[in-house]
Amino acid sequence: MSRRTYQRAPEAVRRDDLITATLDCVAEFGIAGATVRQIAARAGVTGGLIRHYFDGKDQMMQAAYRQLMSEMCAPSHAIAREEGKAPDCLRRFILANLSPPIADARTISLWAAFIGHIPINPEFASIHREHYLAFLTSLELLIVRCFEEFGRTIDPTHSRRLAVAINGLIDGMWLEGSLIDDMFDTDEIAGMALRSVEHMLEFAPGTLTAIADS
Amino acid sequence: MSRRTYQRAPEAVRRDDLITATLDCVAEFGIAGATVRQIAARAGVTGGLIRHYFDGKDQMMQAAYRQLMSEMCAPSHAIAREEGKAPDCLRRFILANLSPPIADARTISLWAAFIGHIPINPEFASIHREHYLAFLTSLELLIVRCFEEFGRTIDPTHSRRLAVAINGLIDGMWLEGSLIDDMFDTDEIAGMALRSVEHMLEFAPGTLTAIADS
DNA sequence: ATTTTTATTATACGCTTGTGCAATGGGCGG
DNA sequence: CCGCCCATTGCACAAGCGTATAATAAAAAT
Repeated sequence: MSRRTYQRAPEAVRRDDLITATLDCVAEFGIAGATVRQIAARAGVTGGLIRHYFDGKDQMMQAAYRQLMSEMCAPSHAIAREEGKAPDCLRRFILANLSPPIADARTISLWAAFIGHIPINPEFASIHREHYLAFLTSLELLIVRCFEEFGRTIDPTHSRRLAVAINGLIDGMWLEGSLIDDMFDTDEIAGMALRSVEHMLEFAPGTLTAIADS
Repeated sequence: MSRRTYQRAPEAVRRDDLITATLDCVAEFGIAGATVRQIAARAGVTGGLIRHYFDGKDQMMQAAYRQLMSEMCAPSHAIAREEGKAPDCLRRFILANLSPPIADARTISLWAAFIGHIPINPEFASIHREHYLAFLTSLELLIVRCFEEFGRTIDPTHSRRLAVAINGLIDGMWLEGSLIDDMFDTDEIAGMALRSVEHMLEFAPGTLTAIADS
C-alpha cells in the first residue's frame, strides 16, 4: 500500500518543530486539547515520532515550558544588560513586560496553561523557580544601577525587597491587562506601572514617565 | 448480590459535597487528575451521581471555580465594607490577601489549576471577570475613603487607576509568595506590599506600616 | 403497612489517550 | 549506483475517560 512521503530533518530542527507545535496547540486548545496527535499533526509528522525525540509527552511539555519561559524572559535580560542610562533601561524593562509580545493573548494563554502544573509537578516548579530568580536578579541589577546613578545608597536587603515588590507589580499588572484584554490598553497599563515604580523607588516625578504622562 | 448501603442527602448538601470534593481533587492532583471517579470517591459516592446534580463534568468544574473565587474574595469584600478608619481597613485588606488562607499552598494550587481555562473557555472567563471587577471596586472604595479621611481630593479616573495598580501589586506578590513559598515568609511579603502601597498613594511613612516596620 | 418516588448504585459503552513496535523508505557513505 | 542506517510511518493495544441507563433501595407519602 502507499505510504505517505516524508522528509528527514536534523535532530535540532525536528525538536524545535515539535516544541513550537506543542506551544501552538497549548495556546489554542489548552493543555487538555494539546494531545500527541494534535501536536504531531501541527508539526506535520505522525504521533509516533514524538517518542523518538522525547522520553514521553511529559518531557516534551517540560521542554516547551522551558522554551516559553526563556522567550518571555529574554527581552528583559537583554535590556537589563544594555549600556545606557539606568532609569531609561528600567523604563524600557517595564514597558517590554507590559506590551506585546509579552503582554498578548497567546503568551498569557500559554503561561496560564502551564502554571497549573507548578504546584503538582516538581520539574515544572523547578523551571519556574529558575526563571523567576533570574528575572528578579536582572530587575534588582537595574534598580541598583539607578540608585548608583542618582548617588543614593541602597543595601542588598533593601534592593532585593524592592525588586520583589516591583516584580510583583509587573507580574500582576501583566496578568490583569492580558487576561482581560478588552478593558485596558497597553499604554494605560504601562503608564500606571511606570508611575507606581517611580513612587516605590522615590524617584522624582517624570524620571520614568517623562513622555508618557497623561 | 450485595449492593453498597448508602444514605440520601438533601440536594444542597450533596451539591456542596461534590463541589468540595472537586476542589480537593483539583488542589491535590491538578485538573488532569481530577477525574469523575476520583471526585466521586472523595465525596463518598459513585461516579454516576455527578450527572444527577450537574449537566456534566464541565458544569461541575465551573461551579467549583465559582465557589473558589467567592471564598477567595469574601474576606476582602467584608473588610472593605467594615466601619472604622479607612487606612486601617486598607492595611487589613492587603494583609488578608497576603496571608493564609488566601496565600497558601492549597489556594494557589486551585487558582493556578483553573486559570488555564480562562483563555480557552468563555464561561470561565466570565466568572473571572465578574470577581475581578468586584474586587477592584472594593479596593477602589477603600482608596477613596482613605483620601477623604485625609482631606485629599481624587477624581474617579485617578482612583480607578490606583486601584488597578495596587490590585496588580497585591496579585503579583500573592502569586510570587505563594508559588515559591519557601523563599519568603508572610510577614516580609506583607510588609513590602504595605510599604509599596504607602508610596503609591503618597501616604506619610507609617500610615499603613506603623507596627510591622523593619 | 403499603405504595410511590427518586436518589443512588452498578455496569456497560464508545471514544480518546499515550505508548510500543514492526515495517518502510529517505538520504548518506562507499 | 548500491547498500546500509535510522528517522519516520502506520497500526495495534491497554488503560482511562465522561456518559448513558437499568436496577435498586432509602425515605417520603398515603
